[in-house]
Amino acid sequence: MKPTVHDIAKIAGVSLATVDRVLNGRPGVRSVTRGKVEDAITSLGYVRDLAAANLAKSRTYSFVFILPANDNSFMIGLHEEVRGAVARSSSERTDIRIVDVPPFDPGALVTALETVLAEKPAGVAFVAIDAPEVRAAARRLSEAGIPMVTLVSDLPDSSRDHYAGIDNIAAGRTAGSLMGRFLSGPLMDERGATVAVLAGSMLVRDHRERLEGFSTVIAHAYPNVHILPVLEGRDDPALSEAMVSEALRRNADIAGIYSLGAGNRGLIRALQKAGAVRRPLVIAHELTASTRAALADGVIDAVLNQDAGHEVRSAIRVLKAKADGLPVLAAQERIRIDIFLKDNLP
Amino acid sequence: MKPTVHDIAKIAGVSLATVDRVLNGRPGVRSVTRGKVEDAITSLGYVRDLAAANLAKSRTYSFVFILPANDNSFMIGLHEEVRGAVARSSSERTDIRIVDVPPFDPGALVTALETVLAEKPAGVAFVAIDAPEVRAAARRLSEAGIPMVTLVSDLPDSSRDHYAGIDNIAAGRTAGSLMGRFLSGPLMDERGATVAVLAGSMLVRDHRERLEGFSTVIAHAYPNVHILPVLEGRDDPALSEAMVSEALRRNADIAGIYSLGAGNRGLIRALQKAGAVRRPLVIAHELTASTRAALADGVIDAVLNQDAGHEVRSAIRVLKAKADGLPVLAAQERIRIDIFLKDNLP
DNA sequence: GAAATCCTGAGGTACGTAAATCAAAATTTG
DNA sequence: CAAATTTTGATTTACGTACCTCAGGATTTC
Repeated sequence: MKPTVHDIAKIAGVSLATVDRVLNGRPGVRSVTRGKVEDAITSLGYVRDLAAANLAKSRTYSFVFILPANDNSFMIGLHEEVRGAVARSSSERTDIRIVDVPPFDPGALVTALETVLAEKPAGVAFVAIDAPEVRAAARRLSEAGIPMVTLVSDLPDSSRDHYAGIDNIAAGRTAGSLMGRFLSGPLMDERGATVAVLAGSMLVRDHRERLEGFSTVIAHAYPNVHILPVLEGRDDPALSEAMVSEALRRNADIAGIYSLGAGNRGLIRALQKAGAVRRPLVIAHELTASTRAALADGVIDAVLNQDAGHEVRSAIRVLKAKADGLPVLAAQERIRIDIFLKDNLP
Repeated sequence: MKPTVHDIAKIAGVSLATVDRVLNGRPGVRSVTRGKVEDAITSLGYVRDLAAANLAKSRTYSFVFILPANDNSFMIGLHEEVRGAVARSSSERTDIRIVDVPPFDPGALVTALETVLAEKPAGVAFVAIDAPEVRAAARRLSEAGIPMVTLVSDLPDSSRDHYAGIDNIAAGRTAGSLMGRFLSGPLMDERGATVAVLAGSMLVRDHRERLEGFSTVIAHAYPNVHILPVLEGRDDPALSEAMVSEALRRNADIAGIYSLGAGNRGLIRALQKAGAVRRPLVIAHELTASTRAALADGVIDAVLNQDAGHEVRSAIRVLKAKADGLPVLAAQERIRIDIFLKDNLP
């Protein structure tokens, strides 16, 4: 039988009230008495029954998710997953609120964080923008004792408690490795191959990191693959399409394209317009309706994906654990880089 | 505020006892009254507070995991993960027991299932062997109302409630696709390429399915890749090593090896002995200490992996949900095929 | 040594549900 | 219509913890 507070009281020879005072750090206990109680706790191996405690407190974890109001499929999917969590929240003793902020806007994010700080929620998850003022705002939240998880995009070396997202350098390396291997052979002659990279913006950390990983692997392992200057399509379909079309026109020898941002709709349109004759090898990020279709059709060769649902659920689990001062199961919370070929589409 | 049983009683104009009778399907309620209560329940959108209910019942979910006493790294890892779950079980209101059975032995598995049936646990997870007698035993458990999850290896078209494992046909297809793509080029001349397949046993369903997926993709998409007759190493290091060494000796032109079973230690030794001159492209299953090292060293090119920890945790979540008659979040419980290159090793 | 402060015990209520008892009311049966 | 039966209400206890009050004992302070 699991030990309860009553057992502690009996063993320590004190009253229930005193046990309660010790357990919940309330004042009014002499250190000798506190010692007796603590000994009883450890000797019994007592662990507080969280479910009962939460019931008694009639506690609900109030979490805030700050999400950029981006209109690409991935962010829309992320929103959806958070809304799904909101729907399930009543049965999970959570009360999740979504705060939308304009994308790529550090100032707006800081304002949102400040507003959230005033409400003192039980935890905050946000898609970070790597800027000093954001870091400072995060520190203020941390000092206020509010657990904090970065989502999708990290804020390294900051006061955040956890990052629920993929390792973007590893993702870039993986893309580079796949690109190098897939290109070696039919698409590459003795002079090497040319690869184009389509990004959203080099101001965003994840994009920078992916490019960094990609370039490193290509430079070291596939030296005869040549990377063209990065196309920054700002994750905008029309702009991305124009840039890719233009690049394909100007460089007849493009053998591969790495799309590391969210501009895939434009990319796919450009590729379709270019026709079947010019079929470069394409590696993209994020499995959405359009990339999935393109993968099935053979327009895209591989998709690296992060599962937004997993990220959201992981963020919630971690925030709960942090709010309760519990340890986090690292292996469970590591967000993996999914590699999809058309053969393992779920 | 979330509605409680008291609210239902008030709205329906009945007593708490009657609400309890309706909620828990106890007898002694006229259908008119039952109707009033049910109306109140739906109109209030009442959902039973599981935590409170479990507290009141002082309920613990008793689960049994039946695992083969196999000595390969994957099964050892699986055992470890279940033991980890056992360690956490007290705080999760679960009481997990592990039953070891001899591997590849349908009779022993059936006996174990029968024994478990007698104890009437709240749920059972087991690594299935695809045999009629196992199917029959599973049916008896199902008829006794015991939730059942197959782990790692499935028992399709049976009475099991859920399968916590990967789609092995898709895994085989993915391996085939990677093999075909990686081979096309430097390792393949106009006459095509030869590929060897190392399996544990063709009697095991997962191995059959992986081979099926692999062969299908190779046949359709890479017709000039030729697959040698399957080597059945029975997941035994020494035997696997001997078979691979022998195959490499006899077929000087082996360009690729697909290891779809658990005989990787032997495979790696054979490859190391063959030396750096003969470096076939190698794709293996399950990320273990040895495959991880081989991947880092470039002896293995890609590893397909199923995360045992995820499988165990998923099985427990599903068993809990089934025991409570709750729906399962399919997206959360889908076990994914991880693809590891040396660039995305965790 | 009295007054003030600090510690501790005893007891209760609450959280939302389960489960039981017993009496009263309603309904059916003969 | 009375007796037997079924249905319902009222009330209680329990699960394990949190949190509150109040009284009285133990210490400290002046």
